Parts: sequence; C-alpha cells; structure tokens
Amino acid sequence: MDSNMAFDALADPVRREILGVLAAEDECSAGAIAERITSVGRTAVSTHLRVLRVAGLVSERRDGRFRYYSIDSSGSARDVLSLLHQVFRAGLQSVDGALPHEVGSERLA
Amino acid sequence: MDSNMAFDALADPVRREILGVLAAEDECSAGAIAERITSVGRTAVSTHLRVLRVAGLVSERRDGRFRYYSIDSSGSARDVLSLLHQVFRAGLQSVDGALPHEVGSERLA
DNA sequence: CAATCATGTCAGCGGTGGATGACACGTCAG
DNA sequence: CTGACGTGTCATCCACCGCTGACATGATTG
Repeated sequence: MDSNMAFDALADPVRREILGVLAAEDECSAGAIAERITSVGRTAVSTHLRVLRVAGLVSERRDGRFRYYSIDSSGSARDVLSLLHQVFRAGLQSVDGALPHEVGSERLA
Repeated sequence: MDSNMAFDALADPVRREILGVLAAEDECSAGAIAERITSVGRTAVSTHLRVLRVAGLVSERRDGRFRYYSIDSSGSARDVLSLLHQVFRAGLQSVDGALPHEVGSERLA
C-alpha cells in the first residue's frame, strides 16, 4: 500500500547512505548522522530523515533535545522485500518462506 | 555499483507494474505489456522498459519485429536484495544465506 | 529569564524525470 | 517494391525533488 513511499525513499543514494549509517550504529542522533554524511548539509539530512520516517523505514525516539533514529525492520521494509521476492523469485532458489507467512498474497504494483 | 540504477528504476510505480506483468506472464512483447498498462501510453511504457533493461532488471529478446521482455533475476536484483537484507537483517529472522554467497560483502551506499 | 544547543521547517532556485505526439527504423506480406 | 505493422527515439512541456541559508521551536544550563 504505502510501499510506494518506501520504494521512493529507497531511490535516493543519500537516504541509502543514511540507512547504512544506522545499520552500522544501531541508533544515532540526527546530528551524529549528519556528521557522517559529507555529501550534503545538515538541513538536507534532516529532510531525508523525515522522508525515511514517513515511509516507515526508520523510527524516531525523542529524548530531551535529541532525536535518535534507528532502522525499522518491521515497517514497510517487509512489504518491499515481499514485493521484490515475489517478482524475482524465479532466479532466487526459493527464498520464499523466509518472510513470515502471507508472502505472495498482496497485489504487485 | 549500478544498483543505484536498479533502485531508481524500482522507484516508479509504472515500472513496478510492468515488473508485475512480467512476473505473471514470464515473457511478453512490448505491445502486449503496453496493452495491460492503462495508466500511461505506449511511448511511456517503451521508455520504462528501456530504463528497466539498462538497470539490469529485465532482459530483452528480439524476434522478428517483436521484442520480448522477461524478468532478469540474476542481474542487479541480487544487489538490491543483498543491500536490503544487509540493512534490515535485524527484524528479519536471519534470511541471510538465502542468497548465494557473498551476501554482506559489498559497500552499502 | 537569557543564552545556547539540537533539530525541524520554510521559501526559493536549479536540475531531473516522466508523459505525449510526431517521426524514424527495421520487418513481414503481397 | 510498397504498404502495414511493431517499436524505439526525439523535442517539448510540465511537475516534482533535492539542496541551501535563514528562521522557528523546544529543551537544557546558569
């Protein structure tokens, strides 16, 4: 359903870079993330984090004046992987079943 | 490397719809695909097919005046799934290993 | 309360990507 | 060879997206 937003969010290289940082650090404040992303400024990183959050790919935890972000693997990431497995299953020797039931039960586009 | 193009290609809803058609039909001529995609015209579908082909997500077979397209699951789709598994592995009870070796050996962004 | 810090938001600008119609190219039938 | 057919390509227009600097907001410190 809203996997549309997830695919869109994943299309940006900077956003994938942010996901990479979060995958390595587990939890990170917005500022700490911005420090490791050198290609764009802090403002852009903030906006990207918003997109990722709305898309359901990362989750936000507010603590004082900090905001900590982390990977959300139970959000729309499931839908994305489900869709991809459904389309490319042929050449991927039966990875179906790796995701908890109802893989292959959703509409495609 | 060129998973950039693959992610970009996957970001468009029409292109995902095309992939859905191909996943269901196994092989389809350009015209047959265009007939099933009602949201845009034939020209747009042709361009989308080009993007998908360059991205390494579909393969083309020319036969006479027809061009048959089919899902390419051994192309950059592997890189995409590899990257996603690497990032979202936490909440996905160890699906790592479902892809043939060297999963998790590439850079992230 | 005033100052500072972490972060999000807004307006504006420039670039990019998608849709379309007209045209070009190869292929098959007569 | 000529005409019909299947497809790809090009020029154009339009809309959306990302980047930035300036400003706003909420929280902590003294």
